[in-house]
Amino acid sequence: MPELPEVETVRRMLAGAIPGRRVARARVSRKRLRTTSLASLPERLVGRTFASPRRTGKFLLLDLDGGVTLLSHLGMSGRWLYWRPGWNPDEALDHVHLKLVFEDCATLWFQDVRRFGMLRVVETAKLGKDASLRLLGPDPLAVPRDGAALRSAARGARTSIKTWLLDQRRIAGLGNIYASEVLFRARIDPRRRAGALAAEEWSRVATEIPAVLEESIARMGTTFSSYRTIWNEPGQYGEELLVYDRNGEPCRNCGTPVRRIVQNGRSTFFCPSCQRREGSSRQRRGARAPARRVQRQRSRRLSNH
DNA sequence: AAACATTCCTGCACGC
DNA sequence: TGCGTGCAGGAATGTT
Repeated sequence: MPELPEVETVRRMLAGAIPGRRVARARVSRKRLRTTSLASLPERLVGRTFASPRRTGKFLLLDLDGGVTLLSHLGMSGRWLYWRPGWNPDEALDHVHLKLVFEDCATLWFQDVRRFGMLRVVETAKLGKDASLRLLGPDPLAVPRDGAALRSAARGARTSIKTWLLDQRRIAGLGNIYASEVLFRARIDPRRRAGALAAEEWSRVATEIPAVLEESIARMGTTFSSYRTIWNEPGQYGEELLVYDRNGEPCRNCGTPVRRIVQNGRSTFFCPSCQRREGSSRQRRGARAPARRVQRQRSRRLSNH
């Protein structure tokens, strides 16, 4: 489940492994990853030396000398795995799409069972214009805690706050797990319209976003099924999840059964008791929408589930 | 065996 | 009526 904490964990580990290492040999699979063919990767990578890896949202930017960057996205099931003494995963590794052997025989594998991931070599100087990166929003670890920026970005948005948080053009890095976790901790009903949150609610969201992500990074991310670190270890944050994948289990705060709903075709988990608007008077005063529009909104929402 | 962590594309509906 | 934008839904794929 590579979301920001998992990608950041991989980035930090790669930062301790690949900088200064020069690619001696490269092999690719014949399969395509998402849309791109991998055929040209070996000739563009062999002979080059890795610098420090960077991350933008859920994308990994593996810079090499000579002005090129190996851009990668883990999709649903992508993994970067790194050789260590006494461990040679070659014999056990299916679905490897890129294998890089360095001059000192250290080895780096990109494995992706479902092939929703992405690998592409681009010129470092042109990264800013890359179609995948160009539209990405700010990094959630750097979002100001007052929530003002998020609030103005969401002005007028009619989609739900949960769906809004998943939009990588708004904030780049939250995925399905952490969107649910953030909203639980901020005590916000995931079905609320994004454009309708109050300033103080945005502030709670903006505070919880980096808090959850940092806590997860500290535990090497969440392994829901297939994510592994470069040393093939699972992440430990799954034990800390408050609502995700806990349908029917008691809320860790109040004991009410956690609910699962589907928004935009994706599961959302929340506590119906902890995550609701407190104080209906203010809410009523704020509701200015014409009756007709409210009606339409309601019927659309009902048809969703 | 229904559900799934990801992004991208299509087409609809709304509003100007 | 036409056009731009926002949003929902589906596709891609293999595993559990």
